Amino acid sequence: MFSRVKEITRIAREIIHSKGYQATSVNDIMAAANIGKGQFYHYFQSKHDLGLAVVEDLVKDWEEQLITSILNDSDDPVTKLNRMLIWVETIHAKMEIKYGCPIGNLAIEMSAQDDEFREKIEKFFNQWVNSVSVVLTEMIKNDQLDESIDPQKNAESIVAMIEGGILLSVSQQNIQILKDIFKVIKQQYHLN
Amino acid sequence: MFSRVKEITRIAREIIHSKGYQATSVNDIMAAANIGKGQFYHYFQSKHDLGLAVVEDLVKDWEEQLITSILNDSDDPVTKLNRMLIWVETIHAKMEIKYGCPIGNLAIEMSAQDDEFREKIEKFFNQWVNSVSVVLTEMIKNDQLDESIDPQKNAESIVAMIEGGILLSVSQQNIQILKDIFKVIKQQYHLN
Amino acid sequence: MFSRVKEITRIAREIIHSKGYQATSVNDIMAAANIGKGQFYHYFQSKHDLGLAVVEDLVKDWEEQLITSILNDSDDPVTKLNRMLIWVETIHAKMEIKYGCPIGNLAIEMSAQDDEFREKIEKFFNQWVNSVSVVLTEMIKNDQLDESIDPQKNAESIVAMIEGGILLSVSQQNIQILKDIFKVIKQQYHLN
Amino acid sequence: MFSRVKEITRIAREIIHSKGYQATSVNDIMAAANIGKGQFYHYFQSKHDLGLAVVEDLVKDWEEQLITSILNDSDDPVTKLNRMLIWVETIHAKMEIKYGCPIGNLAIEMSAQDDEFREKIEKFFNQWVNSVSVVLTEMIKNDQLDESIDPQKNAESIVAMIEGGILLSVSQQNIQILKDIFKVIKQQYHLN
DNA sequence: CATGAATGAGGTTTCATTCAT
DNA sequence: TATGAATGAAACCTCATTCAT
Repeated sequence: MFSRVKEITRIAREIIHSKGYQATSVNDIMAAANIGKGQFYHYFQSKHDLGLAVVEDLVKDWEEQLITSILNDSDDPVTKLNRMLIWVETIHAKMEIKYGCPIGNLAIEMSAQDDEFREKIEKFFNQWVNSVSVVLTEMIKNDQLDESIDPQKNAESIVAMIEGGILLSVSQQNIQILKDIFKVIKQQYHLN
Repeated sequence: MFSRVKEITRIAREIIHSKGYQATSVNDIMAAANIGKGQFYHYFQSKHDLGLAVVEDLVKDWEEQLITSILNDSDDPVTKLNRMLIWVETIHAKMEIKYGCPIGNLAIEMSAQDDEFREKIEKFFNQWVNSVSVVLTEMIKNDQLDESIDPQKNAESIVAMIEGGILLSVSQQNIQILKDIFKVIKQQYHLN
Repeated sequence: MFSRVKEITRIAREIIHSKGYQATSVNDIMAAANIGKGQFYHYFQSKHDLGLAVVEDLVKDWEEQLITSILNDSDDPVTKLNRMLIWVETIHAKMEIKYGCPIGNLAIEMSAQDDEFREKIEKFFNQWVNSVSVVLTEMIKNDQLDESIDPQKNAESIVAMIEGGILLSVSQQNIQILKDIFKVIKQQYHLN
Repeated sequence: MFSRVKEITRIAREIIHSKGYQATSVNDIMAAANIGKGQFYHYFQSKHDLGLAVVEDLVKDWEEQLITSILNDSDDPVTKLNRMLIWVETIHAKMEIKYGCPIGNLAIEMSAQDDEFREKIEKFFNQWVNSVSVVLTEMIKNDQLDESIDPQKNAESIVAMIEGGILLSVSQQNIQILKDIFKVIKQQYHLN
């Protein structure tokens, strides 16, 4: 089913999510994937190469799951935003918020160190913000939201609240704060 | 004058801010502080020890600058929130948003790996949230804010928006997105 | 041919014998074996790991040479004890008694510090004592030794005399004292 | 009462006994003696210097306690050898045989590495052997021992049995084996 | 495709000793 | 006498990567 490259990328994705990119060693990945040195360097040119593959894989998945399947769907905009919040909460509830947002973490760890990582991450966040912005615009058209609201800036705020909420939840190792913030989002944007 | 320990802590604070804790080597600090190996371990028991000292120093400073001097001040609540936003923006404008929030970064890098780091960081965020919560309560009392607003949850949201906004700005290496978010905060909480 | 692991173990065995375990650095072994840092840690998980491998190798060799080939042989018991003394003397004469007993040294250096070392060493000495005890029992059966002799306690004494004799010889850097003690053993147990 | 030098020497003596000379750091001693770097190097030229002081202190004590007060005493020779065995057993029973013979340990650790240590240790063992030899000669004169016994060689054997017995007891962390050996000594030399 | 031996720079830490005060 | 800052070599170990088979 999966190619070997995909398989290794997936395994690396989990480890990098839990330990960070720099703290993850090629050995960690080899051990988890049950492959030897030669194998690894056969499939990937370098650790950096693998790191980028992980980000791409992550971004591709989330584009499908979040952008395409939820935000760009033909649902009612309110439904779409609610589905987005549920999707985020489900992900983090599953792993008990312990390790935070896989992409947000890499954004912080790598943005200042490596432009290739940064650009891929930036692209994802841009898509996310833009899709939310479109949804907000729909809401305004539908009179579900006041037209004084700037869709772009408010989309940025919503994404920021989610990422910041995850950060705060991680620092408390408790998902409650993220749930609180979702309530505020729902109130502010009339999602109930 | 600074003590030598304080001096090294300050130097390490900058390096850790720009590279992260794990990617910062004791050698980096030695070189920047112009001290030898032995000297470093004369002042600090371990790199971990230094890391904690850096977090403490950071937290102490920000408690003074943000919590005590701004949020717990006797100013009008609207003024206080505005001063908070200016304070945040000034910090990040100075370093061109390149490296993100020194405490938020450590929250993400260290929370899942080390409880000692996590607790110190959690404590700071709790204070920040609580102080904002008190300010929002004042605003409600003053009829500057609708009483349907839950001060605690909205305080969490505001801090999350700031931290998330910094994250997004870092991923774009551009402070504009943080400024956009500040505009939304001002609109939502009537700070103009 | 030796495997590389075996080869390094042998080299380390000599160095550890002459300097002791703690005073032997991984660098010493690397230099003697002509390998790099990484290579050493490719073959051994840690210096401790290598130390245990050295003890095992040593014990295995001596079990074969002393326990199996000499003491558990089908010779006359007197012949076996004499062969044992010759075997011990030969080993120490070869290296001019300079460094003492490789196992006795580690017993003293490591027993109180590390249970893994201690247990392997204890097991060897137990086997040695037990084999000598069996030989003494044979002698009693053959009327070569008075039946008032307790085989176990006298076996312990004989091994103690040998190890203690090596210790005294080392402290004088002169094998004569060990030879003197062997004469006493021969007289006490009628080995002439 | 004690001079400072003596006090530090005593503290170091205990630590070196339990960890060995090489594994004992100057810091360990400073910490245990509650003194600073400067203090230490005021009283001792180097760690080596302290090590020699420890051996001297040890040897001086044991010369008094064992050689002078017991073996060179005017008691009956049988009594003197019995008192010697009791003295040895008492010392090791007190510390549950854990760390072995302070002098025997140093003999093994240092003899091949450092002639200054070696000579001091050799001198002590020589005195011990010679004193026992004199006692055995007395016994022969008193017809308490057969005149075919060579006093010098048998004295060496007795000391070897004691040191070797301690070694075996340490490797089992159990003093029983030393007690067994004492029974054999008593039987062989008619000390009951 | 695959193995794992080899490399060497660099990681954190400890050490004995010296020096300025 | 006494303090503790400073030094730098060397300790154990990990790492990403390359190479021979």
